[in-house]
Amino acid sequence: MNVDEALHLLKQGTTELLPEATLKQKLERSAQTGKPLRVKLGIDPSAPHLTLGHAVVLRKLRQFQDLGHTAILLVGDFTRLVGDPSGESSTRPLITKEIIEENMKTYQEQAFKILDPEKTELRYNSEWLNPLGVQGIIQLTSKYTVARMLERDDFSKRYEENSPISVLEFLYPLLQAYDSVALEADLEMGGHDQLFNLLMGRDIQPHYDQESQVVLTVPLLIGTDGTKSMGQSKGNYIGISEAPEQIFGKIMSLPDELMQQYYELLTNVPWDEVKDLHPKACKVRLGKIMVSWFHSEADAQAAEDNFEQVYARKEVPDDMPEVGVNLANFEGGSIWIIELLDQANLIGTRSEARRLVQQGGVQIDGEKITEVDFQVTPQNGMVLKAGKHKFAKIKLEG
RNA sequence: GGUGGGAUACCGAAGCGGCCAACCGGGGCGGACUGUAAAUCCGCUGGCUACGCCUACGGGGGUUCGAAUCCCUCUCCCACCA
Repeated sequence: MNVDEALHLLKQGTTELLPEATLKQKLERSAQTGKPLRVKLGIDPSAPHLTLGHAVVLRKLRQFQDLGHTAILLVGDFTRLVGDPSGESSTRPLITKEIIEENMKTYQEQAFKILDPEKTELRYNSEWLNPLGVQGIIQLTSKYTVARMLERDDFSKRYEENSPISVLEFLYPLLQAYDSVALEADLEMGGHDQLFNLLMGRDIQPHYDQESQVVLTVPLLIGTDGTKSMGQSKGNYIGISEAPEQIFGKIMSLPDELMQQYYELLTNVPWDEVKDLHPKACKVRLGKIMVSWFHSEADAQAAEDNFEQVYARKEVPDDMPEVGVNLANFEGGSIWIIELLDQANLIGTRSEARRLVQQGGVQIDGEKITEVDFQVTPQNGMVLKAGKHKFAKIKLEG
């Protein structure tokens, strides 16, 4: 593949690639010298899952690897320890080093479902930020102005809205920029919300006698709620290490309108090929592609079958948790329906269970129960259903 | 340092002495519908040993027959001025 073809490929599915000419130069130089480009991607180790949102960038990173370049997965362990309050929320909970390390273990595993481990460099920014010291940080802060800081969209917005911005938040992008210095990054990529931070790296590097990195951003994947970008703190994510049925189910529950974006950002299937399918079929296909990607084709098929069985045909799943019931503990050999639901762990609170019963969401062996005071005479193998998809099977004991 | 504003349930946001377990929106849950766990429509949404009881409107104290609502104080936050 020649440089122009590579450039064309790399540019696909990006929202920004700046400056393109510089990337071309870098690619050319790399081709001549045989020295791979260093491509940086920072990840926040605060939550244990990588999501489909990450998968979008990771795919892009993989393309660089396939062209022979080096991927640098940068873990912001230092910056995270300091606590990054960036975004809407003011203060993020502090987490410990142990948790970060724990998370990282699973991150690596997950990331390598997409990346080539051979061409990946895993780094922690505490490596250079710790020794940097106050002096180093002060020096760093002298290289950027408050006015430029306020250019950042979410800063200016929050400033106007009178919501707080801590000084720490100004520091955060600077430290991130310094990471690029330490890593001698040729290019840094990220979600589109990272644009400002990435550009700051460009500005800072020359102060340390380095060539500026190229900046590449990809669109933010919309989460399962259909409105906000996918993120773990927002609870609207699909994790790439989730169980096959989970991934499949979550895909199926995405709003139909999201399909185009998901196909374009996460698959090699052209949208034209699937856009005329029935919306359900379109989603099923996507769901299977995703499960196959992170698990296997067999898992994908199984997930689909399970879905059809439980949700489409509303049948009882093959396996479900069992509840042990000891009749000796109950007078007259019967048990209050609310009590039973509670024991089966199908509900959060008993008030919730009452509502569920009143609203017709509880069934025993397919019979709808509507009386809150209903007394059940348990039998072995009785199937209890609470809500749309929570089941339990009764097992007599004693 | 000064002045003013604010803190309400999972989130956002009303209420400003009894009609408040607290309007409304989001979220969540349930039901109906559907070749989707999509969309749409309807309902529910503090807990409990449940026609009653308990806990709740930043923390503590007070006024009152009665407070989320009034007073005092503490904590935290925001803005403006310096």
